[in-house]
Amino acid sequence: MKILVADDHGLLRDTLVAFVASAGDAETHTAPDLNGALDVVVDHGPFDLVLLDYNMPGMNGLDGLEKMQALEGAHHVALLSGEASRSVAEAALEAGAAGFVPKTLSAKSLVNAIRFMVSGEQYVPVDFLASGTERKDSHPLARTLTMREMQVLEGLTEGKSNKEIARDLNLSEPTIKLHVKTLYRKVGAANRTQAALIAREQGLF
Amino acid sequence: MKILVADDHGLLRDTLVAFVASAGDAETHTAPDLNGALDVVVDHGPFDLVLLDYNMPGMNGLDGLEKMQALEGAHHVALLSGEASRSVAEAALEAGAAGFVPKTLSAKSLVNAIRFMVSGEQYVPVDFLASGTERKDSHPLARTLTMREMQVLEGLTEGKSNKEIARDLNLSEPTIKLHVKTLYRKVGAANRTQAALIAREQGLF
DNA sequence: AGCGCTCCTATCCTTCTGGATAGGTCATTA
DNA sequence: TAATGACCTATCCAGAAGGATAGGAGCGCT
Repeated sequence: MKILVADDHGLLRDTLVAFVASAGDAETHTAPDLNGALDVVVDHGPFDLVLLDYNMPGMNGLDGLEKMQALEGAHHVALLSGEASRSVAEAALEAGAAGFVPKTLSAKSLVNAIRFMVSGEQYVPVDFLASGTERKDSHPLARTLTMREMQVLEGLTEGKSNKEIARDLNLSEPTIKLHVKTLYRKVGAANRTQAALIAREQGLF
Repeated sequence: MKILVADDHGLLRDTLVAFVASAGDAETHTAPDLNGALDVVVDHGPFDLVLLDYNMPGMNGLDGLEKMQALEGAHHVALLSGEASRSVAEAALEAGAAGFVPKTLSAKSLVNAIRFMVSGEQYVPVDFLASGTERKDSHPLARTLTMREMQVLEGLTEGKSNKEIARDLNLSEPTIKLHVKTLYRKVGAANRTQAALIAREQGLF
């Protein structure tokens, strides 16, 4: 079994490799970014499984996934991600990814997932599908916000004015201002710029 | 040597513990969030070193660091972070953190850093301090901005008002407004929120 | 029915933003 | 010396943002 772990966090890379190695008969390679990963596959391939960090230099969303899949030496390609975004996971699986692995997973479960994916199955953690209706439930910040407030916050993270957000959501401007205000209290922001930055830092949108 | 690793990414937690355990004589505990970490320290303390993930539920910026430092059982508290933000690192160290550990660090370096911090030193990766002054010269966006505009832009990325920025830089508010306006033209922003988001996306500050 | 919650709308008012314009210093350079 | 460019200050003004407050519709729960 030959797998490649590509992640810009050396800490995760090194420890993960050590763990996988101690857990079974795997030959493991690593890379710190997408280009490095592509090179490794070309030079040392083929690999049974390639794990790509979603937030790694060069990835550019799902572009990186597709580039890797285009190579001969990558039999199965899965995504690894820090924040559990349901929409990204769905898009990845639809694009033919072997799986979507949130970093909140335990190391033991990951080893099982790796075996699963190497044998050709598609892996998604169960509590991911179960949350079906609300993809953002998993997020600490998102839990305290109502649906409308989330929609307004999304507008803020795009640098829109209250008027623009009102138009987008088919609401009146005063309504948006209300949501904006209550939303500030909940996330601890003093103005719209801080709210947008906080949302981005938390990995929302 | 007794250390606590608090991170919401089970994957990192598990593998890191396994690695540290295999590398030396450390007793390691873990927690998935800040409250869990506080409980562990109270119940199983004291710890020689506590590693807190900056983007973990309950952290709320540096509040979590201070809460942990307030406990008797946490001798040294360090921050662990995925994105290497210089300003956060500085603020953390100023608040008395034992260190700032980016996840891009290698596992081997981390083990060394842990020993270093346990013996009472403050740890920061070297390429972190060096990058401060020069990093911004090389940046595409930064080249077109004057020094003042950069300082003002930095204020924007912290969600400050013009008045606050003026106070920080010992300038008058109208002057800030001028820089803000010209800065919008240069980076292609329609308002301060967009300017802040663009700067962050470009990796500035 | 009554209660509590979320959501939508509205008005009043103060402060902040953003744009336009104008005039000043200072250092560098032709 | 004159010109240029970066930087600081200022005033005017329209519009946006933000806070306070209040009322009403819809929904689930007791």
